[in-house]
Amino acid sequence: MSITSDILRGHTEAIILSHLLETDSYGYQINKDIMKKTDNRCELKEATLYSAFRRLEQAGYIRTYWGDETVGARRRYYSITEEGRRAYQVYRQEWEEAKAAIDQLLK
Amino acid sequence: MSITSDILRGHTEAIILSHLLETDSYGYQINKDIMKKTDNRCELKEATLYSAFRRLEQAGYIRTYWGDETVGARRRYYSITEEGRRAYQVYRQEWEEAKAAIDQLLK
DNA sequence: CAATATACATCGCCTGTCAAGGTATATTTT
DNA sequence: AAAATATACCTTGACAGGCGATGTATATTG
Repeated sequence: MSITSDILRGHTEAIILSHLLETDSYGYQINKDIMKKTDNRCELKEATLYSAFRRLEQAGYIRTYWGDETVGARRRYYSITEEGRRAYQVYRQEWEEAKAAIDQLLK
Repeated sequence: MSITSDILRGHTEAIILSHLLETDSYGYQINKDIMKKTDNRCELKEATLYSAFRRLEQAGYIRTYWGDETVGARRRYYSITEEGRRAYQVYRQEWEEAKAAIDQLLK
């Protein structure tokens, strides 16, 4: 069973930031990695992913640059900023609290 | 810090069903109880709550009846159905899976 | 007697998701 | 060589859930 978008909603940005904490990456790859990490249970649809990138960039949480691929399709890489790292910590904290609260409510 | 509605989204119906598993209740009370259970960290706004009630009723997960208050404002009570109990179990299962997946992604 | 609490309900906006569509390059299959 | 698939990017418009604002009515409290 895969996780509904309504449940994932609100975590999209944190998920992306978390991934960029490890290494710079690009859309297609991030998408694949997220699916792999969760045995295909989580999938961020492309449109969702790209609109999240826009928001994150607008917020100053990520920066973007074009890769220097000589073969294959061009890649737009994303890298997390200092502000992004701080924002991630807040997301993490929020997740811990939300988890506890929902656990409490669904007991 | 209170939990954002985007994180709560997708759990609203499960939270309500969970509450009705304990006892029949009415909107205002359910709202208060949810806040109390989570030290005011989760609040379902009235409009959110009532629209969730509509969906749950439509889905056949809850039934509704008017209380027989002789004093005070009238109360519309909600009670969970057998189908609702089954739906709740599915929500619970989904929550466990989502929790694991998000934990994995935010590691 | 004004304010606050209890209790229900609706309207319309906002925001994140995503189906559908598009572009371009490289590889694999038929 | 042509078709199919995979890699990689992006946009548009519709949809659904949350919720601010607003309205109704009754009871209590200062």
